Amino acid sequence: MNSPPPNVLRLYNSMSRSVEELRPRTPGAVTMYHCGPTVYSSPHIGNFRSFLFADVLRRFVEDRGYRVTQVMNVTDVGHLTLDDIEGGEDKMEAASRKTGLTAWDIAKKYEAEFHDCQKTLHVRLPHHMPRATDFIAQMGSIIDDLLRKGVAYQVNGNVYFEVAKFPAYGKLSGKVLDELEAGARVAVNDEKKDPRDFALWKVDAKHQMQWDAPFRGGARGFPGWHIECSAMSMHYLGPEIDVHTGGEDNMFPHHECEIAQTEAHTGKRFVGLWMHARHLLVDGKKMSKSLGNFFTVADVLGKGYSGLELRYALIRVQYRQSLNFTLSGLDEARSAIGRVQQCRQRLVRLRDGLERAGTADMAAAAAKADAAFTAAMCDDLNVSEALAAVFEFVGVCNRETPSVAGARTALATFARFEDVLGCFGPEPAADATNEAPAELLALLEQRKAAKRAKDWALADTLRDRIAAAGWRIVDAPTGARLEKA
RNA sequence: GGUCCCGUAGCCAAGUGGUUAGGCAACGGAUUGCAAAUCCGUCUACGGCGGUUCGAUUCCGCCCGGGACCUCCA
Repeated sequence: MNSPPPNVLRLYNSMSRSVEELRPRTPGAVTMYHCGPTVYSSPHIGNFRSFLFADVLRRFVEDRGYRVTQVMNVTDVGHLTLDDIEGGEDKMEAASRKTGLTAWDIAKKYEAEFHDCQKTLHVRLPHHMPRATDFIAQMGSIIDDLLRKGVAYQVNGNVYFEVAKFPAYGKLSGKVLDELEAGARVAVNDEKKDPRDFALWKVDAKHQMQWDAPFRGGARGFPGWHIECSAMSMHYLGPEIDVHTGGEDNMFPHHECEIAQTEAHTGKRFVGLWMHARHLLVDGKKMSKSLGNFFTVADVLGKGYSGLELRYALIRVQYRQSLNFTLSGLDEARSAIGRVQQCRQRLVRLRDGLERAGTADMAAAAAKADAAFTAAMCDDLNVSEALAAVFEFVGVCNRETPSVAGARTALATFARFEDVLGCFGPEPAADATNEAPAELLALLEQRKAAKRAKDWALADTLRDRIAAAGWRIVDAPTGARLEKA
């Protein structure tokens, strides 16, 4: 058995069910579309497992030298709930009813919250983040075309895609039409020719969000769930894109429907590589409000953890493995990040002449760490193994006394790891002492005096007071300095 | 019922037909006035039962346990 080359990016394609080399349609450039948030509630950590996976993918593809164009939609039209089929309301409408805000206000509010979370979690923003409601016209022209081609039909103003006209339906998810339990979880809809036909356009007078039909011969209503992604993807990236990602639950029916309507419309292969993130578990169970293990991003921040720590905890396991999220996992993340940053800070001190440099040029160790990191990430984004390479390098750096140039080399290596994973933070300052509040600096001086006088009790008291303020004293051979704890 | 994934040391989590992750925690030592940080060392595992093999945690079968999807869901 020959192993694949270590520096070729290989990703798991849900469509072929195998790991494939990334081969963009245009050499040197990669187009990516990500199914984004539905903005009717606060984003939770499960959502961000998926979005952070997309972010790490984008960062590593860029690291490999590709020019990436990334699109992530914002679904601000409500999705139908189960009982919607029988005349209930969708999620956006339900949120509206509960809060007294309009559906539009709800969407705006949670979209803003989503963007805040992206920032907090150090996400490199996608190039385009279009809203579904801004693409009604584009959805309309696709619906128009599908009606004209006879693969969609209209009943009482509702437009359905006729799945039977698209034989490849089910290929992505592996669902064989006959095996699907018709009506198992959805009330049978007599309008549909086939239970699996899905809505492209819906008519419901009770719905707050309404548009005049953007296609010929239609009635006032709102778009179905799937059509927005086809419209926005096509608008920004063309009829054929390289990579499309989403959570595992999107595979069926959402992506299956996207493929059907898009390919029926364009006659071309929609997506080269389908990628799906596994859902995370919380304390070993599926996250759900009824189990009390449901965390929004804000919940985690409210417990005193940083966005960086949450990011680390959410990306440290490869996207295709189920990740078990726990609060102690966040503590581990904090310690692990600290270990890396501590190491980087010493390197900065060596580089900047604040500590006596040694002779190690670090070149071989850095090259080895770089190669191991690259190989791990190329292997379908094996972040766990990539992190192992990072920490192995930390150990080497701590053991050696690098030269000034060696420190520079090592820092460049860490900068690259940070560029790809984004979970360690920026390069630390050599000495944060001067950034500390004046009163802490005064305490530090007092402690120095106490130590000179060998008044250990006073010295320890002062150290405790500084610690209580969130800083810690580092007694280095060159003198004491302050660091943020 | 159908389709699929997983079970690795105290915890999290890679990986492999025979040498060997990594992180966190714990313990011992070096260092330190005492700490913190750092270094050295200790703890060395692959759910169970069979099979294939010179050799299996790694391949095959069965069983047990956990989880996911089957039109709300990242």
